Amino acid sequence: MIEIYLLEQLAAFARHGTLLAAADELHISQPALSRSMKKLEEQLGVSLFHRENSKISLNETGKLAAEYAEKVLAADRDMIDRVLSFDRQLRTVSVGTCTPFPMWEVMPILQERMIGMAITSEIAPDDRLISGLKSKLYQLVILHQPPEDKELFCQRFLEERLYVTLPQNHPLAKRESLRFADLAGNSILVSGNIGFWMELCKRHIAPSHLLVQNSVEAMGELVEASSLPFFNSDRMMERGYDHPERVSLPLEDDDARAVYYIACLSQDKKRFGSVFSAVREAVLRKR
Amino acid sequence: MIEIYLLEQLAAFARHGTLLAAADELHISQPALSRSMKKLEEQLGVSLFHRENSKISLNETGKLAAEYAEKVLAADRDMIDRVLSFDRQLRTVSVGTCTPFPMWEVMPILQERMIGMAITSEIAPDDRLISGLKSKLYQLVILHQPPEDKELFCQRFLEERLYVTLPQNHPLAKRESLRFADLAGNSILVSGNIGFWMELCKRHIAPSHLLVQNSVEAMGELVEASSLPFFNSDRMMERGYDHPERVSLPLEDDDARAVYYIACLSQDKKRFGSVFSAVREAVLRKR
DNA sequence: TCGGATTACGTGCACCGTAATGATC
DNA sequence: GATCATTACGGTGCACGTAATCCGA
Repeated sequence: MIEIYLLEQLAAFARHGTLLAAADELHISQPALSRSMKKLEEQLGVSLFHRENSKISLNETGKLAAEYAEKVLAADRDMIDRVLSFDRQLRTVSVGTCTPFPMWEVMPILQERMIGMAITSEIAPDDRLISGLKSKLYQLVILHQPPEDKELFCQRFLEERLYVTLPQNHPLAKRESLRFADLAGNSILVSGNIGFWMELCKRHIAPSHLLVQNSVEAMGELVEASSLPFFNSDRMMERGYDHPERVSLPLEDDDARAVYYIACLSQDKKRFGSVFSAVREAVLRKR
Repeated sequence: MIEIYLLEQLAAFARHGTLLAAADELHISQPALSRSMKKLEEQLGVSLFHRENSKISLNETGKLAAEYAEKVLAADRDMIDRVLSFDRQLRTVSVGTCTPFPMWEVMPILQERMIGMAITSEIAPDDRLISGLKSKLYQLVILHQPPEDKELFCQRFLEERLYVTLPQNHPLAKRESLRFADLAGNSILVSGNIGFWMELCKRHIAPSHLLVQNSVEAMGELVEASSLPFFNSDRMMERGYDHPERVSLPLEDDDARAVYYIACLSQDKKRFGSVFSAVREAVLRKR
């Protein structure tokens, strides 16, 4: 069998056309490369080069060999990539969530209970979360509908309620609470990347009045600089996104209230047992 | 990059399940293999084995690695195969011929003019010969029809005429010559592997009367032991397949006479120049 | 006690770099 | 003389084998 380092050297020579340039790239001396190419020919038992005094170049066989050398090298690199990524997957908990807030609660729990594991999270719609769980793209998902699938283990998590934050002098600021319908005709700011909430907002607010801000900085500046109302939530406000100089009113519509569920594959229930019990405690603390 | 010898060792371990058995197959010692597997894990930076005292086995990552190792090894072997076979092709003149006789003339010419080259020959129908020439399966072909293709260089070669050899007491033995029609009702022997002649014989002789002998020995024995007529040719007889105690009569039908043509790709004309001139001389000598 | 893995240790080969040589422009 | 390949020579790392050790059936 031909060793990889010989094929790497052949491939480098094929790219550069001279032993000197290839040796330079490979960080070895020309003599070393010259010997390697001889060795390669010897091991294959065929001639790969035209040699005329101080000029060397690939012959037809050599060109073919270089072509196939690339394939072997690609296979070798592919093996390394696949093994490394598989191994990393084993050391990673991937969490899919329908909206960011529950992740804020889950992240510290995972960091504490899944020691040594990397944790990644991603926002996606509920259906993508469930299919991702089954295809093992995610090991845990946070939904806003309890799944009916028997292959999944599911546990109720926290609740969240949508608010609207308004300047104190806004016509609606005197109210106790609001409904989406009350907002008609008002432009209103909303953060991008809020998962399923975005779909909900789009259902209730006309597109021309819904000012989506994908950058957190832009959102912050607009809130400060303008007197526009913006969407908020009880959980956001808990986390410091309250604005004492403004008025925050809860939305009374049913679908402005979400209950979150955390789920895994039934086969992983044991693995995440301590996570689920920590989640239960967190729910009790919030009451 | 991971070297091939490490992947071979991993693959051998994956096949055998113990270091001892794998080391045995690889003709190395267990310690050497044990160290190699450690080295492999170290180079990849991941764990590939469950180790419990005097028991070692692949973990999930290891199984995946072994699977991909096989692919790399296959790519490596494939490279060697392709290069070797390409190289051998460069050192081989493949001749395709429509029937064996012309090859007898061409073979000594090629052996003399294409020094150091291996020579292979194969019998095939004219259309396959021409497509084989274009696909470089053959470098030279011998046809019995001059091709009209401009990409081919073609030169007239020898002629051959079909004969029938009969016992002296055969009813037809008194004739000066024959036509296929005269043979009606007679069983007649014919060698297999005579290329296009076989198609011709089948056109003129009823299947039940055409006794095809694929083995040269069987043909020889049947000729000796029976008084059956058999197909022969002027060129065969020149070569010692004459039977002095029997009568050989030429067939007068037009298609019992063949003119051979030798052809190559136009781009190869120079390469085979000396072969074509030797062929011209051979034709002149035969007149 | 045996099968099987690992550790310890010494050795030789194979690959490497430096220097010199050869060859062409 | 500059560029580039090859030959010569000496050094060293590393993969190997042998021997010893460890561990479980």
